[in-house]
Amino acid sequence: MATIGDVAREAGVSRSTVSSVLTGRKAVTPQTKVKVEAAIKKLSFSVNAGARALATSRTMTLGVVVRFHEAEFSPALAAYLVALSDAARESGYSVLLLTEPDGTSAVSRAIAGRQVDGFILLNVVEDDPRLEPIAQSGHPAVLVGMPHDTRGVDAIDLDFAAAGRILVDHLADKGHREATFVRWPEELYREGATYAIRFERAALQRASERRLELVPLSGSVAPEEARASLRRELSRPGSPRALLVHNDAAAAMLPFALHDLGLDVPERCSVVSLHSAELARLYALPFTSVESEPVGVAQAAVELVVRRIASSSDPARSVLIAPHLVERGSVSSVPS
Amino acid sequence: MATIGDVAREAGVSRSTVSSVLTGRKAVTPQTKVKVEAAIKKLSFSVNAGARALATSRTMTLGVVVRFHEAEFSPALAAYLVALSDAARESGYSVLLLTEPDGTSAVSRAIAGRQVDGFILLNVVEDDPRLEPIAQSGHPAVLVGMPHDTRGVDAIDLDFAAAGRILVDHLADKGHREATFVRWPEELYREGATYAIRFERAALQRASERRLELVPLSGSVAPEEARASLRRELSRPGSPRALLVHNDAAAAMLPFALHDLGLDVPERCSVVSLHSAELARLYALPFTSVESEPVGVAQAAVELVVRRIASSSDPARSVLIAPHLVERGSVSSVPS
DNA sequence: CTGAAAGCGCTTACAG
DNA sequence: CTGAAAGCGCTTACAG
Repeated sequence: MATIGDVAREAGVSRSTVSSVLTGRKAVTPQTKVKVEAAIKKLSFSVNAGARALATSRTMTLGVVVRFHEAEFSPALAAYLVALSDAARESGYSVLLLTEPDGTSAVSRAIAGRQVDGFILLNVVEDDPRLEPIAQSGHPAVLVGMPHDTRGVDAIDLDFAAAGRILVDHLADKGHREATFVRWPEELYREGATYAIRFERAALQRASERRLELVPLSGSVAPEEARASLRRELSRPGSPRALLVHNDAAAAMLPFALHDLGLDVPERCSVVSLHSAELARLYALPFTSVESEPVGVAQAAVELVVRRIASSSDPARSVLIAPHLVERGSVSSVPS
Repeated sequence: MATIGDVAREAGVSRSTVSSVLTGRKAVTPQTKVKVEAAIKKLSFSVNAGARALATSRTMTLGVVVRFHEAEFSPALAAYLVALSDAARESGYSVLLLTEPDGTSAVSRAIAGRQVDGFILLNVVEDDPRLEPIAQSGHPAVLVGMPHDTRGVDAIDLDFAAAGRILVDHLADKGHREATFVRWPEELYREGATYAIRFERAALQRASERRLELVPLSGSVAPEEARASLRRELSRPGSPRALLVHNDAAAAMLPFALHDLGLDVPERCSVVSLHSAELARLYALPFTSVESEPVGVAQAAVELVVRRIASSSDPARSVLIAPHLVERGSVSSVPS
């Protein structure tokens, strides 16, 4: 493989001059620029990313820190990873995948080895331990997820609170007065899954404002259990004729449960749901819903961390992506 | 951050000596080794991966080339990515995610920038264009997928042919004489999806040997369509009472379709299926099946490419992972 | 505008 | 066993 020296020789200039046209940071005469570019093409030269990184202290690589959680590991992850990598590339960055079960040590090692310029932390929870090495080293990073205390780190997420309000409003607007709130498993809230907590709080508050009674049902993330539990609830005498679902497993199994009981949507049962876009696609979920926005979130996340790398002194930002309702006619109008 | 020079000064030795204890490639007196290690710990020194890469021409990074295909993009991808990254780390490698839609240029750019020591090509098809820059540059690589012509590159995959035979045998052993073969969409075979082709060929051949008549049904990958098409087929008068499924969308929707028609499994309809492990988990698929082996495949893939990096002259290997049947009682015995 | 020199943080022959 | 020197392939002040 050709080096910058080969190009310099071929073009009859110095290595610094070649470097100048490469980086574009220094003025170069049009003539010499042409010569250099010809040499580059002739030798099909390409700059050695590692060498450049050593010289500039910039790896042009982002570390994406995956937090694997059995209860959440969903089809959504791949969509985020691909979207992040695509967005990073657009900005000239590569993506290093960090999947170590101990996310803290994954971050620490990447910092120690100076492998990345910044981090994208996926699936951030309250008091996420991965924040520790980040906050300590002051390394550029962005959280995907919105904990109460971001510790001065940029953060981004879908606006789950707004999503909760939108879905509650939709039920209330159609005249519903009560609904079963199908939640994630209790442990997920305890573990601080920020999206679950934010959604729940906003939904409950808005529901009380709109006089919609929400009956909580803690769901499972095991498909079979989710299905059984939905079936139990739906066949319970006096159970609400509407469902507000925030639980991917339940959303996926709900069509089965409804089927089991012969409940037509929306005639006999109304449904609104918040779930991952990928889930909706895979299962062809027929519910009026708010869906995750992997591409929008990924692009904004990359933007934030790239900006942070450029200027570490900017004040930290917390960005919420506005959710939007996908109307699929799964809510009936209740005559008042 | 401390450098090797800082450590050398702290320990009162030369940088070469520090390097020797770091790499372990040269003998060092126990005493000096202790001194150096103390200094390393005191300064919490860690070697700069980029600098080492420049000096050794080894990046210790693997490029994972994702081929995004609308029809196949499934929950399976994340499982492979995580498993690959985990396996790589075990071997001391990091993983760079390459998601460029044009996989060829992704590979070329990673080679040009000398960003990786080797590649793992996911979801390889017949005449995969990504093979071109690999074959040309002689870069270490492993194909996940088994094209006819691997062009001298190592390859690994689940043994889809064996899987086809296992499933056909299972039906035949239970006395079935005919079954609907739910296939992938036609285009997938045309595009050279090697797993689809290998499965089909072996299943057809074994079926003819076992006198099991297979009635092909080309499935869709759109869930709604898959469901409708299954319903049509199952309600067609005289349609077989057994299904051999190789199509993730169809496998996912099959429980719905069976439900729609009130067909109990295995009493009124027998089912065997080959699908991704992740799909089975997400949908709690209740079918006797052969499932993909993301962890096994990923580990073997990393092993192969790491071996190849170490010794480029070894003859190329094609490794098939033996599939195994997960019995879930979805096949009835037919009295002969 | 161009180039010689130094430096980024390592490793690796090569002497001693 | 240890160290001085050269080198990996770049970039970046600094002179000119």
